[in-house]
Amino acid sequence: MITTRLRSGQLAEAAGVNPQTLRYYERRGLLAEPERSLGGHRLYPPAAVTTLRVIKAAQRLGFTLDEVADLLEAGRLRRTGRSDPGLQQRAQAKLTEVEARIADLRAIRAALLEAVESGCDDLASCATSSECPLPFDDLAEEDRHDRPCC
Amino acid sequence: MITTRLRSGQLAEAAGVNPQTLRYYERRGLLAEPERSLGGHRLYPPAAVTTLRVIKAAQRLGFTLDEVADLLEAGRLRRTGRSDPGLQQRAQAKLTEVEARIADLRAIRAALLEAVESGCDDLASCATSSECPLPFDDLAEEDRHDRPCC
DNA sequence: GGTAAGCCCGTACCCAGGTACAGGATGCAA
DNA sequence: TTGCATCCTGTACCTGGGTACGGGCTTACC
Repeated sequence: MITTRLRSGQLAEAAGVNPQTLRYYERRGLLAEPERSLGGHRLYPPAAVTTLRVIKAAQRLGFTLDEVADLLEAGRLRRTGRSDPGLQQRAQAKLTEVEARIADLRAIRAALLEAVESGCDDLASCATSSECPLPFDDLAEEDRHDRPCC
Repeated sequence: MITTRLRSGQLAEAAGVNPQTLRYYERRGLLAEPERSLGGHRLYPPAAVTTLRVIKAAQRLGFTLDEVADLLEAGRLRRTGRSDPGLQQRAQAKLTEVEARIADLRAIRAALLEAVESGCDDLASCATSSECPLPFDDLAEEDRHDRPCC
């Protein structure tokens, strides 16, 4: 079993993050406190690269750092045999959120398209027109296809 | 012509924002400096409610406050006859951004779905499996449909 | 064993987009 | 005209996700 260890700079480099970010994640409970050299330098196992990629991926999945910390903790609990609602439910919840966000963006896209296609060129004037397609009150409620305004 | 004026609290109430936010927007150049009473209290024209709704809508359209300030300024220039790249081009640019973000979220949704359906229950373990469906490296590059892992 | 690169720690700072507070002045109704 | 709600100003603080700085110690290589 190879037990190479990475110094913080190497890990940061390998994972494509700022070295300071490692300490930050450690403080936030996202990254376990690693071994230390006799002189006090952090020595990370290579698996830490994976952990960092997981963190970055989870962030892209829309989880906040606190949520990611929870998810990682949940994984640890699960591996040690304790039960936990786990990733399943959280992923499901996040999925709902993501889908809402997509619907949101679709409405926004529709509004922008409408603004572009109808030649709307001034938000402030547009907003005062009763025929304005931009749903100022309830953007992202639902796609709407009214007539161009402005 | 009715020239009712709104006091800041009334405007904030009508627009559904914090009164402090009005001053903040004024500082940021989003809200024109309103008339003042003799005693120095702000007196807003009713149209300010619309402006605020425009600001909020534009934020939901994905514009930052600086961009919104630009858009409103562009509208003012246009109304006073000066030419300006205007809303058109910016909306088009923002449209491209929004579409990219939607594609992003779709990939994220696919990954979450996969995580839920495949019974993946531990991000950290999952990431070390070569069959993991979660695209840790390039999440949001493109939808991918590999086999479940974990 | 010298020297430079790298790392340690605590602390401060950055960005957006606000929100809160203190201490005083104003507005309005009874 | 009194009393209280509202508003004024400047300044400080907040969340989230980091990033930078300074002074000093460690590690690695020649």
